[in-house]
Amino acid sequence: MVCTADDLSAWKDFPKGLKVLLLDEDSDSAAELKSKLEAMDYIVYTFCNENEALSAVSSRPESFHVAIVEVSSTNNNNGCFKFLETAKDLPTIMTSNIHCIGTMMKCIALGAVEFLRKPLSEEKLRNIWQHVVHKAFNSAGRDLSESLKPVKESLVSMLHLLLENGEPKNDYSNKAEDASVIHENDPEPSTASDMYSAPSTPQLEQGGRLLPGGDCQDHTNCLIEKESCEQDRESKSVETTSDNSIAEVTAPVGSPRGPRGPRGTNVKVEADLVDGIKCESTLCSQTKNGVNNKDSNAVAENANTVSGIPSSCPNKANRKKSKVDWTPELHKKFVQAVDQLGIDQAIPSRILELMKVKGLTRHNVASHLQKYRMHRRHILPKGDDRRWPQRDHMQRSCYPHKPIMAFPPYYSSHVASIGPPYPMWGPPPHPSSIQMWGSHSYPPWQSVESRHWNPYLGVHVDAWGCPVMPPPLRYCYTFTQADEVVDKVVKEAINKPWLPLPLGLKPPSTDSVLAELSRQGISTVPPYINGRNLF
DNA sequence: TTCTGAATAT
DNA sequence: AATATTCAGA
Repeated sequence: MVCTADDLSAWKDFPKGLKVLLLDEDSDSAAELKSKLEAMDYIVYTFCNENEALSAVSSRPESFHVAIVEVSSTNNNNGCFKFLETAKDLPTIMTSNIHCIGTMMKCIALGAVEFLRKPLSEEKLRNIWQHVVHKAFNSAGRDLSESLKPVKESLVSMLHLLLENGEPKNDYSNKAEDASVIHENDPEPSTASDMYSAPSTPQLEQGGRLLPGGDCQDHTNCLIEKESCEQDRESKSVETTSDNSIAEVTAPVGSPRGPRGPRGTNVKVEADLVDGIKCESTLCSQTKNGVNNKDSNAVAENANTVSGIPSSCPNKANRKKSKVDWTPELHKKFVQAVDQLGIDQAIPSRILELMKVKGLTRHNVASHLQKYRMHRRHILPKGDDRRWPQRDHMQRSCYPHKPIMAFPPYYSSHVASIGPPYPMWGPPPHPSSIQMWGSHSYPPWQSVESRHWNPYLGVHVDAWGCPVMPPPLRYCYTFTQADEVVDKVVKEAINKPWLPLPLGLKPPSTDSVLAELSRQGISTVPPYINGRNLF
């Protein structure tokens, strides 16, 4: 029975179910070993001679994941060597009582993955699965035996799911995560290799924690994978990361490279591993979901909240780009980038560059930028449009045919000195920055006076930096004819046009406004100005 | 070719 | 509604 990727639930207790071919001419020894292995949930098939074993391997190669072959101290060793030479696709562990370096050497040279001296401790046996993993990840295409293909698929899925799960629960996941993190900044092959290296590395705890459950089929994908796989060059950091990962994986530390592991397969291995590892490198951030909001992790972790990483990660067929969750944190970075660039320089590629968010693509940014602009356009119907680059050379305008709100000329001097009111009369100087100040702070360059008049004062700000106005305040002025007071009232009328005019002030007549607008060369007038219908 | 922004799809 | 994807122009 082959363990397929769909049988992940059966792999809940990995390496439970891994099938071990045991070749031992000594039946007592074989029985003992078998019982030990079965106690660890391996499935053991025992053979007494190499011919039977080889026959089984050739007739149903999918039935064995790993072999343990006894090198007998009494009989000649030809049987085990023959097995080694023939069953090259099967990771084979040699075991023996004899302490002969020459024999060991020969076994390894013939492709044995390890030579274990008897007695075999539980620890040694427990971790023979690592050879399966190692083999699975270091063989590609036709070099990957039938039995290992599903194993590899499952393993890849498991790795993703493990990392996706968020909380490192054991050494295994910690290692995986560390390895992924290291990919980012450390070009030196290191921890990641451990995952694939021979069991001589410190043994890892195992158990039923590698899989969250069998419901992984519905997960969609890794955030980055499509980019990576399609050689989208936008996600440079990701690619770099992945490259490192590949380097680590394809250059396993201390793995025997005998006749079974020709270096020539590396290229193929790389191609084969790209997906999985890239997913992994994305995931490393996701495990920090909700804890670490720092820059480059933002997207990945956000993605985690949205889509999770699928078992189908390596299955190119099931790919679909997951959505970026533009959390306030991420949006803040976006806005900061836009601000830093200045509105007219804020184009996707530059924003992306400034945001320095791993996994975020130009497309993501472009899409968000589009929404951002739309939003602002909606909020700031006129003034701020000028801050966005206009494609004059293009027939279509970026802001086509929207009524441009006229700017009442007799307000302009006040406005200029006081600062543009908002939102009716113009844009805030840097509306996108607002959210960073929050509702209780001010842009540093803003004068005290303008702060006083600034409608942002005490205004709540939404995620887009759009003020959410409190209910209009009704100031109770003691109206006198004093110029100072008049001036103040006029200013307020200018700056808070949405408020009713104070007693004693009359709105300009429609005609006079239109006439003035016309005189200023402004012919397009919105139906509403200052809250009053002009028409 | 690549990038951008708008339009369209999901 | 939010985001991805597609498309056409530069």
